[in-house]
Amino acid sequence: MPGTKSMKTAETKAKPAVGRRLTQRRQGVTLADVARVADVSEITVSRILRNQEPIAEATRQRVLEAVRSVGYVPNRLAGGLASSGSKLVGVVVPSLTNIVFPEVLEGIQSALAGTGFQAVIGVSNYDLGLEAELIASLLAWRPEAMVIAGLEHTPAARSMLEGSGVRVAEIMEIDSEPIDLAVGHSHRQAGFDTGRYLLDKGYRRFGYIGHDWAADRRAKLRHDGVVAALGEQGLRLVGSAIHDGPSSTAAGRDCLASLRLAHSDLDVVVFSNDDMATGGVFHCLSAGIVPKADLALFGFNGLDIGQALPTPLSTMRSNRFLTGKTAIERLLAQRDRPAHFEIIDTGYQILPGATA
Amino acid sequence: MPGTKSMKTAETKAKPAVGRRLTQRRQGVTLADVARVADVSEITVSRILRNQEPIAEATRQRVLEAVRSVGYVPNRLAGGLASSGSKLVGVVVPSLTNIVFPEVLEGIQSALAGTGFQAVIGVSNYDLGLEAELIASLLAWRPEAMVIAGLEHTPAARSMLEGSGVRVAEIMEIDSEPIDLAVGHSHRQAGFDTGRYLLDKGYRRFGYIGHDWAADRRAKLRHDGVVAALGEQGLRLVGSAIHDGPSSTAAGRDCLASLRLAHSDLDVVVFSNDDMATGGVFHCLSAGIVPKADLALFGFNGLDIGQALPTPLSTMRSNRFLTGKTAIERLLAQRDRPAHFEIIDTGYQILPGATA
DNA sequence: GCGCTCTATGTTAGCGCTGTCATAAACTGG
DNA sequence: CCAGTTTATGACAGCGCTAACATAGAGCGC
Repeated sequence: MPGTKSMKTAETKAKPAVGRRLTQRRQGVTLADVARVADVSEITVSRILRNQEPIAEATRQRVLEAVRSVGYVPNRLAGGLASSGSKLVGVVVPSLTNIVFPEVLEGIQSALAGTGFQAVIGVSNYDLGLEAELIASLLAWRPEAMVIAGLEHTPAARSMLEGSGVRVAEIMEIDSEPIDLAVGHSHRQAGFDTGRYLLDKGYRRFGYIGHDWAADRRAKLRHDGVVAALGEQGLRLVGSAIHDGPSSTAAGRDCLASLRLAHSDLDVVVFSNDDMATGGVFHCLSAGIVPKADLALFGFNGLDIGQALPTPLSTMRSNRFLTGKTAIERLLAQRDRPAHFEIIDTGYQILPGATA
Repeated sequence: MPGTKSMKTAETKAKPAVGRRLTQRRQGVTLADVARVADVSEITVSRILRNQEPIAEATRQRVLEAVRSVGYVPNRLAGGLASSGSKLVGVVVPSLTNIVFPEVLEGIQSALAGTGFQAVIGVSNYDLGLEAELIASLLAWRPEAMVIAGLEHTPAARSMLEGSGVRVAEIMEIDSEPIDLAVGHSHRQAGFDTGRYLLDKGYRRFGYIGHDWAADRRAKLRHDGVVAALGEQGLRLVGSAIHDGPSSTAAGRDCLASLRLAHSDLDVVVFSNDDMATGGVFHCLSAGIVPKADLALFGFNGLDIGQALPTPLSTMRSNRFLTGKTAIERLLAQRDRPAHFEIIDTGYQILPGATA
């Protein structure tokens, strides 16, 4: 190790001592090394690596060869700092175990592919306080855009997002006003349409099976929509069962079993989502109940699993992949936050299925 | 736009104008601003924000108040560059639609929670070339550790990882030698154990239903293990069906239908995973086949959905969450790459279920 | 060849932090 | 009460890169 502290005399700075990559510390090869090997200046290497014009073809080849030979990997921390452009997108989702969120992430990744942008992902666990912390630490990376699931945040989170100046997409929900951009669909309207659809089919005795509303407020919105549709006809839910915890197939199965015990005269049950509804179908299969003929079942999301069931689930398809993809595309298309917020409805479609 | 080409006269260079932040970019509050408000030096603010001793309580309060009042958000790009420590972990998974990967990510996130580390995630789409590119761009963020699903990489990817000096965990597979750390279980052994388990139960006429091996080489390892177990008894697969594409419930259902057409005399079918096997159960339900009594079915992964079926799936549980969590814990516990690689077996357990 | 344009490359000055060492007070204790 | 410590804070020099401007040639019309 050169430069020990005991040296006092002589020129301690006898030249930057740029003797190639000697021991190649854990840190290592920098632009300067490449520049030296290719015998050009650093900025030329930088330009070539960023495909900036104009560059002579011969120089480009020489530099790229040098890059290869020294095994240079750019340092984006330095690059981002120097250019104040991180090529990073911050993403916050409440969970990864509910498959809809990975699907949104796939959409995000697909829109990011080839753009040079990278996603930094945080999982909030349906906890708005944690969400706020995540937002703070993601903003510390100076992302060029943020994507957050949901429209509900702590005041602190909201003001950080507003104050950051970066573009923000709030996704999967458009039932209230976003900071900047909302992409998704109305859950209340989806619930309402579900109710109308089932009423039109002649169902009158509605049951509802749901899961933790505190965590999943979009599920509550859908529930409220169903209730509103019933209300228009002077009807109400005959009975309901709420699972205290995240949605799951097992929870749906158990809830339907207990709801049927309490209310044997239901003619349709609306579930908070397809996971729960699939569990409902399983209960029917076990208990010898024929879906639709004996009891209609309706889900939400349009997951593959529901459509692969022996009796495909009647449900509503939401467009998760499209939502993620659209959010990123919009955000990257216009990098400055617009004067007024925008809402993009990615819609939903009823999948008739065979259970309602 | 200032500086049009038609300008020819006058001093275009009206002074270097190095005076302070001139046009004042969109960027904003820095440490210096906080320092000014709190009337301390920047380094003091920095120390307080990183909980570095020693700091007088009064100063701390004053500074934190200043931070709040100006709405300061640290710039981690600058911090990382200055300290050459990014507090970032790079993660590469092949997919997010197969629920096992989000589950691993949950494990990773859980181990990261509270450490100040952040995950940057890339999805390789089962493409090793893309994986190599992702690794390169993740390394550009100078992560302090990398987690990659699988042990198979392009030579370029492998040498980048080796050369980077950062710790690397290759997860979900331990069937060959890792670069640094492998966390997961042996898929070949799992397949072998599956075969033995079913042979012990008296099954002899084995069918196999799988999906795209080119993409999912772990599925192939399990298949090979099953075949090896059969081989020990002088047996072979009676028939098999391979779905050309990713695993899904629908594919499993269709494959079982066609496999049964070709081979009506099977007594057990091993599926490449639970998604496929769940589809198999659905086919049975539709076709009036009684699982186990008429035909045994066996999956892999131990997904919740399989256990919630009317006839819980006989399968093998792999510990995805634990795998992700363990990988991160190990990586963060020792930051220097050890001299020799290490392998941690997170194991698997047979879930007897009711289909075999 | 003279001015003029291009094209290709270089020089300089930071980006916003933190490591390192230096320094100023505030305490010891004999 | 003064050297010796401890505690609290600051000055300064980069980290590795890029924006902005500067410059050296090459090519060109006349």
